[in-house]
Amino acid sequence: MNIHDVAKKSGLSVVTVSRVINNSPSVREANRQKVLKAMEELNYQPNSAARSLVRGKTGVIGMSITNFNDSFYDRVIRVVNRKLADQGYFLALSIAENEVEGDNFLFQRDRVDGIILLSPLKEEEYVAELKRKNIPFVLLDNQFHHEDIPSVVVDNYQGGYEATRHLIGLGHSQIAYIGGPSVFLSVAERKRGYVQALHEAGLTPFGTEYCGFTVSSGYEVAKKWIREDRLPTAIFSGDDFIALGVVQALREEGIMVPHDISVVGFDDQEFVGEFYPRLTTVRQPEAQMGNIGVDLLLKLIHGEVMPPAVTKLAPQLLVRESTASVRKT
Amino acid sequence: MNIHDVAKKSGLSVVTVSRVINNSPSVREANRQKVLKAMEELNYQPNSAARSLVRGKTGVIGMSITNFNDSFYDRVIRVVNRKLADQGYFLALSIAENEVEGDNFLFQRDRVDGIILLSPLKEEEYVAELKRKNIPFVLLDNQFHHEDIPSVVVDNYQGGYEATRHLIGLGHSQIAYIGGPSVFLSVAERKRGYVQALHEAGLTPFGTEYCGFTVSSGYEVAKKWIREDRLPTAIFSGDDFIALGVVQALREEGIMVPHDISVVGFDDQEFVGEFYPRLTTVRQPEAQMGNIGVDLLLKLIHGEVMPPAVTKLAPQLLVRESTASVRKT
DNA sequence: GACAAAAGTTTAAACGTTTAAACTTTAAAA
DNA sequence: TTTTAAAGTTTAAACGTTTAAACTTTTGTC
Repeated sequence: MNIHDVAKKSGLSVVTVSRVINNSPSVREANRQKVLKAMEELNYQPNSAARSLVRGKTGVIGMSITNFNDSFYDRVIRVVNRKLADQGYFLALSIAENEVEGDNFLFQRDRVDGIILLSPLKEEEYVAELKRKNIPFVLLDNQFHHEDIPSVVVDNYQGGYEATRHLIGLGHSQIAYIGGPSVFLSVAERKRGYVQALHEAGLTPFGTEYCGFTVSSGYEVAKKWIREDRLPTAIFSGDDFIALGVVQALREEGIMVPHDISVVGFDDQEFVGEFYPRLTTVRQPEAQMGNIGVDLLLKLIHGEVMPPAVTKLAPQLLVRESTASVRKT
Repeated sequence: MNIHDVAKKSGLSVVTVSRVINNSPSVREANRQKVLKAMEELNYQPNSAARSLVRGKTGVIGMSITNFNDSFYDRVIRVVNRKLADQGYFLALSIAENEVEGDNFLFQRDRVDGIILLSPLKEEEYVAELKRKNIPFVLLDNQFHHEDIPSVVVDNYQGGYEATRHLIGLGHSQIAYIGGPSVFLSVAERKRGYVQALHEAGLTPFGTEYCGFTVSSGYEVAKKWIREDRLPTAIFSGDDFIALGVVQALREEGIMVPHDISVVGFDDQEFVGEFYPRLTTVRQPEAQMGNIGVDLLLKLIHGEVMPPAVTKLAPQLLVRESTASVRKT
């Protein structure tokens, strides 16, 4: 059942039917009704492959994600989804995994009108490929420098700075930083903020450790410090999961947070704010990130030329229960 | 740049090029090489809209999800993604939200070859629509009865039964159940298992509460019980989030898990096993669920007729630290 | 070296839309 | 009324593939 059937049924030409489908104004009202009725009766829906073929547009925006069981990503994705829907686009999510070739599928000029890369796995590779294929795309929360591509990130420097200032304000002077993998720009930026805050206060960094963004690696780092009998009085974790692991390791040794040691996380994972000890953390502005990202992408798609730029958004420190004034010894 | 350009460049016809693209055997090896070379040089990729149009197949499987920041869903989705990729299909995820019409987009016969519904939001509505549109689909973790549609669920009855047996085995006799929203089949089934286990042991249910699948609602229920001074010695929560809320509420009142009260969860959320107290929980066989679901869907797509049936999978009890022998009073 | 069969290639039509250009009807103006 | 402009409709071509059927070349047999 196709547009010709509708034309036949309504006694008009396919072009008129097409006009009705596309809300063209140049259709006599009486005829519009006839067509609408015929479409209704036949339960007709235009074939999207045919449409895409002739128009060269799909109405689909692809988004490649690696991780979604994570509140930060969850929030960004939902905002993007909603905003795109408002603009008449459909968001097709693709899960990027090392072995799975899903993105090869998505990264085709004729399948999507544009692509959003959220913390992509093989960032450099993807960026090169999309450029080569001439597919409009934006980067969200990218981990490497791409000055020539519209990208939106949180100001990680500021996040690290504020988290550390908060600890200093509580009287801490022995503050350690545990970051994620050191290759990431975000990890380095958070550290830069941490160092700067300490510097301004005339303090020296207690030390930095790099590990994975997981509970278990935070756990390991804290255990190591305990073994070495070398503990700070406050820890800035570049990630909530790491922070949770740290808290767990300390607890197992009878070291209580925040009584003995203060801990700050990053990202405001869903229930770190609900579960003991409620974690002080740095929240990223996911809504802004998603909205700005979509705006940029749509502009790109509509051919607007923009000065390529990195948009940096301000993070927000959420003070909860895992940080307290330094204990007098 | 299209197939005609490749044909011209390689000195052969478009049909031959098409044959090469589709790995048809009836192409002389020398010509195949010519075509391959031309494709390579032109950086050619076949237009998928045109392909879909003529073949009536897209190679896309849609999956409607509501919630993904959840380990259970995460695991199922990843398995499905991998398995579909292995079979040459692309998984397009669509986030179903009340206001967002994404699924209307996905639910079109010419956009996808099939659909997987994972715990759909408006289950009845979706099922009716997909049936009407004659789109092959399967249900995963569905919450209502649909005997005539291929669906895969965990045996929730058994999950409730085993969790409760475990608590009984630890000497508990005052065991409460906190389920999710009572409309859900899964919630009722878990309760049925809970009641049956108690019954077999000659015990009477301590009581049942229904609430949302969230930390805060678990918290509320526990607080209410505390206010009423009416606490069981063990609690079976139909969800890990609820369990976490319960633990938190109890802790705030100085009631320790598992010392004073034992708690069992459901779903094995990512870090309930890493964070204190490591939660005893019921794990669903996500891998099986995803694999079987994909198998069923592909059979449906290939026109195989199957006796429509609900596949019930066995859950697995993971005993950790949140359950202990009942305290002698 | 002629002939048949097999292998490989091409022509032509189809998939279901949209769009520019041509045509026809209707409404307004003279 | 006729003329003209505006409004509405249709014809024809295009989008980039695949596929059946027709055709041509190659290979093998006698």
